[in-house]
Amino acid sequence: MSRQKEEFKPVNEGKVGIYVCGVTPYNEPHIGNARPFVTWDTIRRFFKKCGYDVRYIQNFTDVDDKIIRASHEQHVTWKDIADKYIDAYFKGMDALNIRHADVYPRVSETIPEIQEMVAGLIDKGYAYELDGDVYYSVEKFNGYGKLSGRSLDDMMAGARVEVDERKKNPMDFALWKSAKPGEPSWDSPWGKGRPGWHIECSTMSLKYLGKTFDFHGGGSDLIFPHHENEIAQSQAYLGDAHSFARYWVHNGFITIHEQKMSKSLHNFFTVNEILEKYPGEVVRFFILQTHYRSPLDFSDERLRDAAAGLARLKTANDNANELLKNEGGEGESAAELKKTTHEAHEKFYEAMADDFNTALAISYLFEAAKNMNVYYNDIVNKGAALDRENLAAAKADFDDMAEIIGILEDKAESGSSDEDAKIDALVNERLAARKAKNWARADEIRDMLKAQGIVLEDSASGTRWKRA
RNA sequence: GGCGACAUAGCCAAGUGGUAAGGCCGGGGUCUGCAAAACCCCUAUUCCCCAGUUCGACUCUGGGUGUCGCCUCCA
Repeated sequence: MSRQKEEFKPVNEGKVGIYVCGVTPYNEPHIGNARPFVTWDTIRRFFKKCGYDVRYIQNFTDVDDKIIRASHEQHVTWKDIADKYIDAYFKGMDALNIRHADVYPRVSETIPEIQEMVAGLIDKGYAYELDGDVYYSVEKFNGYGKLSGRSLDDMMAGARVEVDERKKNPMDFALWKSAKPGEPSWDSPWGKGRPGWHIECSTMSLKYLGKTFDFHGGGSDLIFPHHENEIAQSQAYLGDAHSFARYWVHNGFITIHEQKMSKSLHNFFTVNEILEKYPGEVVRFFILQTHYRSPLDFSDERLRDAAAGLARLKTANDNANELLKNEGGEGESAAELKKTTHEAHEKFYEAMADDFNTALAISYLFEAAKNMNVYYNDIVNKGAALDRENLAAAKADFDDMAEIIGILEDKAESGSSDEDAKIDALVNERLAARKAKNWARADEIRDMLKAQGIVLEDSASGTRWKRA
């Protein structure tokens, strides 16, 4: 609220309440929409690791002009549209390894509470009715503009919106809209109608998180007017200037050629489109390599760069897992590895604690990966016995960091075991050929597998393969 | 027009009043039958420009330039 970084003090000791503005499901989510959800999923994982009891709420605005328009165009109900794109939302977000919220409230399921709040605002004199519409009177709320750093006078000076002359102030916004034919509507004290855009978040956060909660998030484009209006509604309704969200986290935009990706500019890639070309893990990693507040320019080239970096982390992960399959013994000590990895782990947590600096945090993941690789080479090349206990400790720290970033989680490998068996057979045949120094045959097999997207890696302890 | 953010190597990107993390790409090397992977070394005397504050600024202040965003639906 101060528009600066602040130290975090939870409303309730040991607990964190988070409300993030979700999507309006009227078409496919694009990668820019997904950024806040990746960010918040990571923040949420971090708080959990720090021992907080996290409650995460994310709404679906399923009653909205754009949904209604889409339903008319496609000759289906508004509910069909909402359900369809909520499914699309989950499909994309699941691929990005985003854990589900504790509750996904929908506007259509929160109508009574919304009406209660609207009525309360009228009672308190903050809102007025006009022919079945209800407007919020911004002049009545003297903190208006605090979040976005602008005053009503500034806004008046710069106003370039057509004004509904009936409103008391041009900036007044709708809490309740009277129904037009063919629109979803609910009975209310002001006649048939539906909620305005901002009221649902005020109502839902109150319903699921209480009067005051810790974090509120969303894209920067929601700061004004959406979040400004939420504050006005909630604080006026509760009669408490300290209620509602304590800390605000707003994501920078994802851009294309330095231009904001947006549905109205039609310069977007949907999440599901991108997932056809890159694994969700890569997309997630790409997003987290930049601080959440900074703009992030999207391009194939940058996604490829991210993929290359992630591949190195993956190799380190695989290397360590491979070693850990073996028995321990008297050998190359991993005490130093355990120590440096633990230090990296601590710095990782410090970085996350300082405004969720995932970009800095990831650098420590690379540091840990490098150290594990050095140890791996020592063991594999020298054939020394393994200090399993210390390696396992280092790997546990590494895994902990990777889990917060949300990458390298073991998933069932794609590809049938049948196919795997064939590959194994070829690899073994090649191994025999190499023993016999039949390099021609060995290389032939390697090339053949490469054509199938299988990459071989030889080491002193054998050959392993992976899908490129 | 009003309000605001940002400007760091070939690309991406952290960062601090005391002398520039990390990633990608590129070059050289170690290992390897050759590869691949991994590791090692090299790659910004410098952080948009100009003034100022300071023992000292990329980091603070003022001015300029540029880019982007919000003010209308938008994550």
